[in-house]
Amino acid sequence: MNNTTLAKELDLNPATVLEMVRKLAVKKLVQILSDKSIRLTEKGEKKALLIIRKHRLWEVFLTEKLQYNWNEVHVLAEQLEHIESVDLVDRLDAFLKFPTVDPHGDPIPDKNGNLKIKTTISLDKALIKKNYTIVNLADTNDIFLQYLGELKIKPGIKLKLLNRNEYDATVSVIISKKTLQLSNKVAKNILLELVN
Amino acid sequence: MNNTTLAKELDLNPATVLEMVRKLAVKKLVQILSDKSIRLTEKGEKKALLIIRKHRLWEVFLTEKLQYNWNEVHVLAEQLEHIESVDLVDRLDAFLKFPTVDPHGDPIPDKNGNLKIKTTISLDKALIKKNYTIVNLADTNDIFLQYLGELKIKPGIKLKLLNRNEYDATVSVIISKKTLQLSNKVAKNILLELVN
DNA sequence: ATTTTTTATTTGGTTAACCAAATTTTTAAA
DNA sequence: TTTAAAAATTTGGTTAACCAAATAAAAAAT
Repeated sequence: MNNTTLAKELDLNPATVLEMVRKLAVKKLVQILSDKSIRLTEKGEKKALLIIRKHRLWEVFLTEKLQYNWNEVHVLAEQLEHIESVDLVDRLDAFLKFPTVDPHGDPIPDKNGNLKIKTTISLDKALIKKNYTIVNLADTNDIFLQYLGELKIKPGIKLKLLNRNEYDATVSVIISKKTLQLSNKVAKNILLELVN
Repeated sequence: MNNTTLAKELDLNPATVLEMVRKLAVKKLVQILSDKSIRLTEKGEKKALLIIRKHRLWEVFLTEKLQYNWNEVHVLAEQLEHIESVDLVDRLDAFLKFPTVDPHGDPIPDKNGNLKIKTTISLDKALIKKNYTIVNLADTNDIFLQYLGELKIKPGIKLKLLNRNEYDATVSVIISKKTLQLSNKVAKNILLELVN
């Protein structure tokens, strides 16, 4: 990761980013390598993971308890993740019955900042006639998520891949007993786990 | 309310408070009267009430859903009240089944910022042999709240006043079939509502 | 190996939120 | 009504988070 890219991503001036990165370096949260690229230290990574934990737990709360749509929760969770209290997060975790993934299917780090990543295949590369569970979505684009919402496609849902069109790589899948056609673009962004 | 008092309450320099108050005046949230005292405008009052609403709803959430003790929730709720989303608050309200009071017994304003205040009597002035419900506690001191916690005294609990000692105004009350002696100081801070 | 382009860094600002100390105004007391 | 005390205000700072423009350094292209 380099300064300019970061600046663009955060929509900040590179001078600002440089200043910030230096402060983070003083706090030993990031390391500035000899080629001037930036990376998290172990300490920084852990802190980041604990913030991700908060974020994702609040997302679960918002969807499961407050009936939010999974594509609406990100902005709110960005606010909630700033709440400073380890204890609160752990209680929230317990209240939500220790969920392992957020509403998008992304794994939730545990209280030590460890997260277990599932090995997934995207639907466009999945095997014909096999059963899968949707575990995640690779694109967070709103229109995409909304489209999936209409089709009732979300993490946790099971599907079977029927066939893949030779010409345009459109896939046919069975989801809750109905057959659906999904474009290759969509299929690429649906991540699956094989059902044993 | 005057500047110096406010400054002490907020633990800020009077110069800072003056600056802030002026900014709030520009936003028409406070009014600076001719004698230089400060008061909320209607707009300011409504905004304040909506923040109180958030604060108290989060307090209910923390105690009822995350099993926090009612004397631990204030600090956390102060953080949570900064979350900016009217919709979120309304959903939280619904999720909590539209509570009317917070864990301390203070009323929760509705979504328009209206709150209905109960007329209460403090236990030290209550009538002998009458049945009351505890609706609120006038002191937020930690030791006081902890003491009450040990005695299982909290808003919602019913009690009957048996008698008041002539000498030191200690009161005898029955709470869940047990007789308790409470000092005048304590009695003064327990607010009651007559049970019809 | 130069030149061009991209990236990093420095420099000199701004604004918001704060403060301490000095000064002015108001209020209360003598 | 003059004086003492308290409160309000002004003045001149600081720090943190930002920026734009200039310069330096590194990488890529010729």
